Amino acid sequence: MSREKLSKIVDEAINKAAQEGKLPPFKPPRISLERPKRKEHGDWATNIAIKLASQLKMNPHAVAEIIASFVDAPEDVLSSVEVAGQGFINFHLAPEFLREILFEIDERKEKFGSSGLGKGERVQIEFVSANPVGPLHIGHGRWAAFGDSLARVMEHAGYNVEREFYINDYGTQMRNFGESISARYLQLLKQKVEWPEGGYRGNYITEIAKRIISEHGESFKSLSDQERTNHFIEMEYPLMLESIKKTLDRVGVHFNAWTSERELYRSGEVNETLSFLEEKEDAYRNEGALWLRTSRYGDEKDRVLIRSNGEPTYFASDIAYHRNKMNRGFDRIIDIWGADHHGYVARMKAAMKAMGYDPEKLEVILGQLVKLYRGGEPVTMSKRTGDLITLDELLDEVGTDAARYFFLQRSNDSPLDFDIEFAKKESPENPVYYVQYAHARISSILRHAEEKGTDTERPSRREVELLNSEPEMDLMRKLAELEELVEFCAEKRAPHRLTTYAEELASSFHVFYRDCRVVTEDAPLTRARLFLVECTREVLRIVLRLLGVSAPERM
RNA sequence: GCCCCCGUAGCUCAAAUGGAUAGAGCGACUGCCUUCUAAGCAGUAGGUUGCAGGUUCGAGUCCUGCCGGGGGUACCA
Repeated sequence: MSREKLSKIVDEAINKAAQEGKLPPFKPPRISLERPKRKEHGDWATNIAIKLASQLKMNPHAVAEIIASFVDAPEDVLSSVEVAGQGFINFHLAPEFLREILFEIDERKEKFGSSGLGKGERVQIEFVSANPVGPLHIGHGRWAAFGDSLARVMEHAGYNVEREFYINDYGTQMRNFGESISARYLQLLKQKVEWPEGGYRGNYITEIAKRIISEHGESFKSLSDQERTNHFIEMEYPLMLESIKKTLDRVGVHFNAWTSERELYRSGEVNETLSFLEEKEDAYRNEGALWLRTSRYGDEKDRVLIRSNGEPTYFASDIAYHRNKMNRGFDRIIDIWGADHHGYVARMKAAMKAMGYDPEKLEVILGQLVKLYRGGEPVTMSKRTGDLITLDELLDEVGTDAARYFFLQRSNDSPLDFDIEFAKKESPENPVYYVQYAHARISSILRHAEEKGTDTERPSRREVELLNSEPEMDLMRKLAELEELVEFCAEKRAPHRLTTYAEELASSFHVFYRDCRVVTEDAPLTRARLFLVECTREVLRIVLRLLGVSAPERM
């Protein structure tokens, strides 16, 4: 029973009651249905009677009784309709109806829970987008996990999703990168150098410099600083990008498209964009710089596009980038940024308007930052300190499954405290194992059945009726929630809710496992329970897949 | 100063257009393995949802003010 169908039934009940004069005339209200927290309140509940009562100046309980008496649904769908509390109407689904979910799962397999909500809308999600000037750190890991799971859940909800990584391979950070390598290179060759302003002090820079010396010796020493820096940038950033890709591979994140900032310059798109803005007089010169009139479009002040020294800002190429994305025909583009870019949102939306695009098509999801601790002591994530905890190191310590699950447990606008020691120590207790264990247990049951040569025929509908105990019904109810959950996670951009569901489903299974032996001498019951268990495994697999976590056969 | 996010059990966090008795995990304590995996199950303890008002039949959720933490407020990215 979907929310939609049930709300139609309630709507009909209200109209019929009104037609027969049991309710005075009223303005038709919006019917809301919710999943009650408490089991005894049924599978669905509506507060419509309470809402109507104040309009009708009637007792809510009485209104509820009238509406409930007009609810017309087959008994094998709704087993009971009750009035409770201050006037809630509670609906209990019939066991026959709940059992149908098993046949649906069996038929749709890995597509179960998917829906047409997204209507094939083309959505692009851009995330991680790290500067290729150093290894990915823990914060990137959080956005990689979040962005990828959001993409997966939106795909399951019927959106056509593309994942994109924007490579910031142009400008200040790249120069800092090259200058840092150059400085380390000269230092290793015993030359005194002034440390570059904004240089990266991370150990990986020293490693790169050492490798350059071992491969090329002192051959770059004689170059001018400028030449050497440029040379090192060109040599090293592609390698850094490769290593970033490898790390993303380890967390199971695969991008469909990689767009390069320098390519936007090379192709002339940045210039085209700026000319376009100048022509429509949204850009103007002042104090030697080129400004965008963002204040005209809702930003608090105007922003610089080209500095007085002639260099474009990051903002300039970012506008060109968003124009590029919009021209690729997406219905919606989602940018996932760290919360430290919050001040940038109004600016980018203003730029969208200036470019003539609907700013509503750009959705920015801000993620609170990850704070890193080691044994209770804060660890800075600055690339400059050299005390850098990389995503690779984290993956080495806690594993991919635990890392992804951990990152996804919290809502994106809640800051994440990540204690390395704690994650390491507690990893065997991590809820991810609880969920995976349910999957492994099911696999074990199925192996056991196979070894015993048990008949694994699909049960008939009559045999499935043997599934009628409390734990069995609860488990089926949980299975039936998946589609609704997927739609919720997709619409609210809240993949973290998948983890809660996964744990609830695992819990329902573990309870079932304790109370109901699957493989027994009773052939029909065994067939029915094996069916239930296989369906549960299918749904666990789907959820784990959406989370990007593996579903082990054994643990 | 102004803008955004957060404040829920000892700890880390959930909680659907505002709903009925605010939930998990970890940690603590008590039981349960001759039977498909005990990485499990059942139970106990733990709360004035930061504070004060307001709206509502009804507030963790919405509004106002305050307190505390974080972030932003660049011709950085």
